[in-house]
Parts: sequence; C-alpha cells; structure tokens
Amino acid sequence: MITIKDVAREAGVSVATVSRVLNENGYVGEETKKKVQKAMNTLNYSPNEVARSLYKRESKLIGLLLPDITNPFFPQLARGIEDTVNQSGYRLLLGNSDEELEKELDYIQTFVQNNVVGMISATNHVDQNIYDALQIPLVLLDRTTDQYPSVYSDGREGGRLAARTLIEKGAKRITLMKGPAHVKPAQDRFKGAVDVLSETDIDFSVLATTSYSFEDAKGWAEELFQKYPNTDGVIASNDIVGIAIIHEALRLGKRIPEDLQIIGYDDIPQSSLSYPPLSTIRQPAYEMGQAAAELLLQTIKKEPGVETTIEMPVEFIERDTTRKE
Amino acid sequence: MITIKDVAREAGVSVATVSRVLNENGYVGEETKKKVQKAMNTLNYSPNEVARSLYKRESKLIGLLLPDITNPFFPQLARGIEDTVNQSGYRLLLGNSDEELEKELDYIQTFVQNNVVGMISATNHVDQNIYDALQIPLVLLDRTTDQYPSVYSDGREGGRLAARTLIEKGAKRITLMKGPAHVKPAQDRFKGAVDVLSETDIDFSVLATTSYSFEDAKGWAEELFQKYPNTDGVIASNDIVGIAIIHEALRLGKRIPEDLQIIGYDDIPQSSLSYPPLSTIRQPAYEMGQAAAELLLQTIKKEPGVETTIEMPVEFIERDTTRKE
DNA sequence: TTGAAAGCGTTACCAA
DNA sequence: TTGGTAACGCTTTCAA
Repeated sequence: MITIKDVAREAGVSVATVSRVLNENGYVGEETKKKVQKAMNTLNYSPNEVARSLYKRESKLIGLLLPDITNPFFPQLARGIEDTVNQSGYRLLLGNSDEELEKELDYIQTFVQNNVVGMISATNHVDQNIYDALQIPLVLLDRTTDQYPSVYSDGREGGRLAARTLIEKGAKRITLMKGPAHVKPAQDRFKGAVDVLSETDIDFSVLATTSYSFEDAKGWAEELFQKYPNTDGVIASNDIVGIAIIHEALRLGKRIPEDLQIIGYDDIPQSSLSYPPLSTIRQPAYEMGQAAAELLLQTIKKEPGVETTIEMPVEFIERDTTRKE
Repeated sequence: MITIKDVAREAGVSVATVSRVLNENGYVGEETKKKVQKAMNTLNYSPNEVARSLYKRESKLIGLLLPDITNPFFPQLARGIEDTVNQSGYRLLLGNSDEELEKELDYIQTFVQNNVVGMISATNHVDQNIYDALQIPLVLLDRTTDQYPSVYSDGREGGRLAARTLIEKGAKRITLMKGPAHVKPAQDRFKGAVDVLSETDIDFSVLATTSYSFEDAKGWAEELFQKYPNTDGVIASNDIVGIAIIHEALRLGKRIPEDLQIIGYDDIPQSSLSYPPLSTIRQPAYEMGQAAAELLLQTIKKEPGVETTIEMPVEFIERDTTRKE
C-alpha cells in the first residue's frame, strides 16, 4: 500500500506538505506542489479513507437502510440517492431491514461504527426513538415522522386519487386492499381511499394484506375473488399485487376494464409492461431518492433554511385497467 | 463518542485489557472480564470500526459492484450476498456501474480506500486487467473469466435449452434476440441458442438489442414484429423483454402460445405474474449470490481447496407462453 | 512556505 | 494476568 509517507519521500518533502497539496489547503509553493503531484502520479497514490475518517471522525460514507431491495420500488429510490450523493463524492453502505427492528438496529450500529456522515432510512421504527441519541444527520424516506427531515409522497392524496378515479370511472362495488398495518405509507393511502369512499353511497369492502412480496401477491389475488367475486373495481395495495390481480381476473375470464377496473400503486417500471398495462398511482421514486439525498447533503453542510419536510406529488397514470370514456 | 479509554477508566483497567476482552484473546482474569463487560454495558460502548480497520488494514466491509440494481435480476443477487456475508459480520459497500468503465474504476478505488476485505463484481471489464494489481480477494459474479474465482450460471446451456425447448414445442420460424454485445452472459446464451438452431432445418432470424432497460423493452418488442411479423417462437434476451413481447403480441391480436411461443431468461419474480405467465430459463439468482458470498468468505479465510469456479445450473420453467404437450 | 509532532481509536508486542 | 506504548495513515497545530 502506497502511503503519504512514500509520496513524501519520493517528492523530498514532509508528509505535512503532501497532505496540504492533497487537501488543497494551507500554503504550498508552486514548485513544491508540482513535485508532490508528480510523485503522487508516479506512485499512483490514493489516500486511505480509513485514516482520514479516523482523524476527522467522519467518513465519506452514507448509510442507506431500506426494507427490501427486492421490492422494485426501492431500487429506484436507491439509484436516485446513489446518483446524487456520488456527485459529492459520497458512497453508500447498504442495508436491508426486512422491516425487522433487530436488523435495523444492527445496521444503524454499523453505520455509526463506520463514521458515516449521514444516513437515509426508510423505516417503520422511528417512533421507537432508535435514532434520537445519534448525532448523525438523518433523512427519513418514504416512511416518515415530523421529528426528522423527511421525504415522502402524499399517500393520503394518493389513496383519495385512486378512490376518486375509480368512482368517476363508474365502479360500483369497490374492493380496497389494505397493506401491512405496520407500514405507515400503506396505511396513509388506505385512509385516503376510505376518506373518499365513505363520503359516497358506493359499496366497498376491505381486504387486508400483510405483505408486499411477489410470492404472496398471487395468494391475495385469489383471496380477493373468493371473498368478493362481484367486485368491479379494485384499489390494489401496490403494483405487484395489482398485476397479480390482473392475472387472476383474466384467468377467471373477467374482461378488463369492462367487468373489472384495477388501480395499482407506485408505478414501478414493470407496471407498464403488464397486459393490459396497469393504471396506477405514481410515486416519483427516483426523484424521491434524489430529494432525500439533496436534503441530507444540505443537512451535512449545515446549509441554512433547509426545508425539513418534502412532500412529493402523486399522480394518476392512466393506462388500460381503467375505463377511458 | 464512547471510546475504549472511557471503558477502561470506568472499569479501572487499562485499554489493553479492555481490548483483550473485546477480542476475546490474551489472558484476562474472570473478575476483570466481568468488570469490563459491565463497564461496556453501562456506557453502551461499541468499538470504532474505523480505528480497527486502520490498524488491521482490513475492515468488515465488502465491496459489491453491480451493473444496475434497477434491473430486477440484480437485487436478488445482492440479497443472496448480503444475507450470507451478514452472518459473518460483514457489511456491503454498494456501487452501480451502469456498465461504464469509469464508474467501475471509481468504485474499485473507493473499495480499496476503505480497506474492504473483499469484493464481488458483476462486470464486463475484467479483461482490461482492472483487478490485477489489487491485493484483495475478488469473486466475479454472473460475468466471468477464468482469471478469478467466479460464480455464474451456464448461459450456453441456457441458450441451448431455450432453443431446444422451442423446437420441441413446434416453433417453425424462430426469432432469436441477441443481448448487448459487451455483456458476456448475454452472448453466451445467444451462442448456445445458435448452436442448437444451426443444427436444425428450422428458419431463424436474429434481432440485436442493445440494452436491457424497461424503457427500451417496448421498443424491441415493436421492432420484433415489424421485422418478423410471422415469427412463431421468440427467444427473448431476458424476462423484461419477454414480458414486453407478450404484451405487444397480445396487442397485435396474436394468441399465446397457439400463434406465438415465447421463452424468457432469468426468471425474475415478476415473470410469473405476467399474463400469460412467462415460460423462461431460470437462473438461480439468490443462490448465485449466496454461492459468490461463500466463495469470497472462503477466500478471505484462506480456506484450502476452494473451488474457484462455480457453475450454477439453469432450468426451464414451464409456464403458459409455451405449448404444453 | 515548510516541517515536526500530536492525536484520531484501536490492537499487539513487550515488560512487569 | 495486567499495563504501557508503538503503530496503523492521515490531518492540523505550532514553531521555525
């Protein structure tokens, strides 16, 4: 390993001087600077971030905690974050929590132990004061409270929008899928939909689902039609489930959207590839990731006047599982 | 920040002793040990990994380089890796290369600068000797050469299997999609399919695609039917494209699998949710991740007799885009 | 404008 | 069985 000492020796100066040209601070003569840079090049030197981090008590690492990157919504978030923090030279330490408190705690500890400059967390356990003692900039993403800077999309409005749209388009017997109880955004959109449905004379039923996974999606779809065979409008808990429902409905010989309308949630990339393409409520995942990263970066730089809460808009994407008229 | 010094003071011993109980090596009296552990608990101490890493010249971090986590094949790989390295206390530094050499180099530098114990890379640039100078255990994943320990699935056989299956099931005018030229596994499966097709009297055409992205998938599907409207069997470059083709075929009024059979590649989770469910060649992504992680762990521990190359089997998953009998 | 040296939090060697 | 201390690679203060 090439260290700053090697460079200093090669250039015939002290390590202090090398450090100065490395960090572009302090006085360094033009001549010396060139000598040092030349030495760095010939030795192909690159500074040890660990040593830097130890001294500064701060690394160039950012901790990212996600529920499960296998759920297609999260990779987009992650890319939004990665692409923007990279521009400032930061890198990501990634953890999947599987919504488990213990894993979350473990990862937080890892982040702290590695002197991350900041963390971004999409978690359900904020209320448990896990993050309070930490002296590290934190941005909450997707899952939110008002205790910390947060970026989220307007789930309540998303739910309302889904319900309103379905009603407008003539659904009469709506089934509303409720996502996992411990997942806050799932509850928001659920409540939003209930808000709207309650104000109408339309019949609706609620089907509780307790996971978002691919494996289970098919099961929820089957359960849906067993319990509510006559439903003509479904508000799915997310796109994955929405796609599973399309599938099951087609299998049962229902025509979409004539007999049955479906609205998904998220607008994951594959939802435009379903057949028929899934109408859905879009959350701008990549942009949310970007926004969270920017917020974190600002907090790290202690920029003043940082908006501490950013609500991203939600949008109805009309495709072919809802009626046109 | 609580340091080892604080613990030492609290317990009334030296830092050396604390370090010994921390690492469970060296002699420590029972009594002393208890005192120290108590002090650690009351102070809620957890060791600074950065300092450790500096001294040991080795962190508990593993660098993971993926092309793009937004492609559903990779999150599975990543989870397989994460879940297994976590068991040994390692954490992941994640980078997406977008198949760009420069990003790849940047991430490798980051990994080195952070003293990672090892790296796992799914990359196309091995041949450029990027990794040669590194004195860090490396496992190649999915994209492979024989210069390094690798885990990959048998792409050649996958291609053959796809072609054989389609022929068996009666396709007469096969279209073979060729993935991006610089992506090695894509070429393997392509060659495998050509191997088989060339030996038969069946007509086939080749459609070159230059990306795997969702956005482009629809375009490839349209191009396919413009150029080869009469094809009755498609070997898609991956499941995403496969699903896009289903979609386009249905839009054009083709019956699947009667008029057109389709075989995908990868078996990403959403391929069972397409309509009709996509028949495909499965790569065991999660298991590949596990295997790569285990290989890396063994290399790190310098375990003897490590198989340096692991070829994972590929499998035809029969669903509804191929004919039954 | 430069260099010497202390210090960041650990570990491991050597001495006691 | 324990403690003192050098060392890991770097940054920064202080003095020259």
